[in-house]
Amino acid sequence: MFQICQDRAMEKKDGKRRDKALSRDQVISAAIAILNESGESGLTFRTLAQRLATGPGAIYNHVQNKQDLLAAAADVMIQSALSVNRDELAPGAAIRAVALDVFDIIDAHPWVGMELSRAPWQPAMLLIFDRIGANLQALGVPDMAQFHAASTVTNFILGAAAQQAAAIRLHADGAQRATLLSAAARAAIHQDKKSSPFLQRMAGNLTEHDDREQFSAGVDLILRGIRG
Amino acid sequence: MFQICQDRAMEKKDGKRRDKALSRDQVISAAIAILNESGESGLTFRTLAQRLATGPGAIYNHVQNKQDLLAAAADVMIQSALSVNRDELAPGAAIRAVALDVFDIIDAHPWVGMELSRAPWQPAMLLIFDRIGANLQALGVPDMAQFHAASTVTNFILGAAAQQAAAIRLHADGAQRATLLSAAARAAIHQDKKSSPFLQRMAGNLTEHDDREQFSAGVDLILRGIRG
DNA sequence: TGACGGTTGGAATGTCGTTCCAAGCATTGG
DNA sequence: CCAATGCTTGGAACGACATTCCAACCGTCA
Repeated sequence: MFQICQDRAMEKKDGKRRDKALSRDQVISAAIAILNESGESGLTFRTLAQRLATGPGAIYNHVQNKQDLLAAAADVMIQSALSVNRDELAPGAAIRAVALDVFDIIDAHPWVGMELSRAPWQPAMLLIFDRIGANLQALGVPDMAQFHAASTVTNFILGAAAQQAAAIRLHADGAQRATLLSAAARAAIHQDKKSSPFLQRMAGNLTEHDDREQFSAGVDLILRGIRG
Repeated sequence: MFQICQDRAMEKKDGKRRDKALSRDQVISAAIAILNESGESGLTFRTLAQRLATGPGAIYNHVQNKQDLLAAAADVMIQSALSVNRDELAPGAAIRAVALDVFDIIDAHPWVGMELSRAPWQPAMLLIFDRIGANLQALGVPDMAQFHAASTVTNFILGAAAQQAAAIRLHADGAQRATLLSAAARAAIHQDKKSSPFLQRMAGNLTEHDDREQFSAGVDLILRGIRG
């Protein structure tokens, strides 16, 4: 299991060179620490080098480029989120649990959601897809329908991830975010009142809804469609 | 209606200054043209200035920053995609038509999908949300359930948009993309064979499936869940 | 006609990802 | 025990980018 090291890397001896060799895991772990503390804008090859007490060039010996680094970091987070054993649950409940595990880690660390939606082909996404699919089999969904069903749930999770990550990035405070969303809706409504009747009726829900509950309801809705 | 101008902006007289004033619409239109030709990486304040026959600084008089520009560009594209009248359709078919309209324009212009998932609070997203919701009302969905249902469909569209945009960006050629996806799946499978049984069973579907059909099936699945 | 507010657009700034390469260490062969 | 080789280090340099700055310029209105 990958262990995220929270403590700062070894201090550089005031001499010339690093005392111990760098490793890919150390680089990724330090990157995750920075991302969790300062968000995606805080992660720079310079800040990362500073935390690792080295220079920017050294990092490229263990990581291909920044995209590779971000993908690996997101993969670690998703794997950790899905490491909870859900085998004792019924298939439907297991799917909901997996989805909520992903939601929760993105809620806590928005950069994971941004990274997932930026590069959905990475192993993290495949892992989610596989977990969903395995439980669909247990749910008794016909073989042919399993692929469509798994894709649908995965796409929904991905969209919610992008939505949630973007919303949190706007404002950490929940109340302010709700205000912002409703303000955006109100602006759209005001722009031409006739062409957005649904937004007007939903103005209250837009300001007061709970994101996690909404997400859970969405999963249930799709599950109902899958069960036919 | 916003008209995308395909032709190049007026050539700068070899004298000193632009002959006619710039406008916000001209800037956005030129940005869309560049994005459609060269993708997101092709849009730079320098390339944009060159096409408009001006300097980078002048653009900032009509646009706040690059995010503002991208949001406005995506908004134009989505509005154009949803301008087709779907009133004659039954509510369920109308929802599917709206979703497929969005899918098609992202399929043709991947940068729209990237931008939507990067900033889902922008007017474009609200427009989609509103169109979906209006048809839910016509579908006879109870008031309370409409919000959850509309959010679910919108999140699914957003996730599929990110997925599709990323896939197309990998390789314009469809066959190569399928190869890449299956290669990624195969790599994940190979990494630990026991923990990805679903991916193994779905290997065939991963390589051969049609994205648009898969998307349409997902919408139908969710619609079935909504109808209860 | 003269002054003024807003527009223009070329230059400059600061930050970033990435590359380069001289200097160091470890490992291997003699 | 030593020298040669190959990989790692990390500071400096490069090129591209978004954004800011400001002097020259224009139309407008007094």
